[in-house]
Amino acid sequence: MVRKKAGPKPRSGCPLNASVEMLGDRWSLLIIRDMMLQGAHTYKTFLECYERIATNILADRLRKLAAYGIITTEPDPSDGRKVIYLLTKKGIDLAPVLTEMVLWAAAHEDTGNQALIRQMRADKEKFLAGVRQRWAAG
Amino acid sequence: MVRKKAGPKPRSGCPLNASVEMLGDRWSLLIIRDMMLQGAHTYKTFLECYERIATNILADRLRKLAAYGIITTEPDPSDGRKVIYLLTKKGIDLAPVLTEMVLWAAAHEDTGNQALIRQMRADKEKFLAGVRQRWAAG
DNA sequence: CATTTAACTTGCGAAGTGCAAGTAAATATT
DNA sequence: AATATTTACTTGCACTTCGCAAGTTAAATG
Repeated sequence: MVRKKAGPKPRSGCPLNASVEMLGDRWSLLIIRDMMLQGAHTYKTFLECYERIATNILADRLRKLAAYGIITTEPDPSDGRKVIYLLTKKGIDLAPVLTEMVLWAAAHEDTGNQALIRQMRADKEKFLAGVRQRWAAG
Repeated sequence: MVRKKAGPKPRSGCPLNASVEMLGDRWSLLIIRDMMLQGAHTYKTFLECYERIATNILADRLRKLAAYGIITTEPDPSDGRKVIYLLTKKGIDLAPVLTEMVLWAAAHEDTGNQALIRQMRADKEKFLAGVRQRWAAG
């Protein structure tokens, strides 16, 4: 007896729907955060930064983020084993989203890195400019 | 043969980690969006608004959002069958996060409701004030 | 009193997640 | 040159969560 195949149906056009489709999971935003705040560029550094993401999940999320145009990959010219992951413009543009989420959590939960929080809160625009500049350089 | 129980480990203290724990799934932010933008208050309206969320998932997410203090529930005084769901202060404070996510998607994807997007972009603060005021009223 | 409505729960197959182990290719070491 | 190590993955499997259809319960409505 054949059952109808399960899976989410497209509901595009609704605001926020696209964002949640791309980022609405446990890891995607954390990977982007690592790139923005820790400057993580390689598979290995992603694994070390959170030390909890499973290798298969990380590979899957990196693939999906690349497919969505949020990151790109290129081979490391100085080490043929390495792949370098970079934020695209679309990825860099997530900085305000990240910032608001971090500030929201900081206001309502116990979070670490109070120095960063203070900096973000004190001058949101300056913080965003820093991220953009750091990534414009490559 | 007993295997160690699977499941995510706590990694608190990392910025964004708490946010992703509470909101990093397919539905939580959409439910909050419905409350903010459509003024959804009841189980039934949530089901109608997206018409795709499964009833068990909706019940689960509403429970979790309440546990996180993002929403509260109260019985409808005029109809004993109904439960009214309301945003708490913590929930209302998610408005800037929602706004940035919506604007990000609008800038990089095809999304509907361009009127809303324009309003959000033109005067972010005014839009946020509107949400806050609408919910302050109850 | 029977029906409808609202807010769920239950059951089950399918999809996703986490962990441990393995693999292939490039680099480093001896 | 042979061996070991590093990097970026893949594979297999148990367990969990998800999506859908079909109940269930309590309150309102006719």
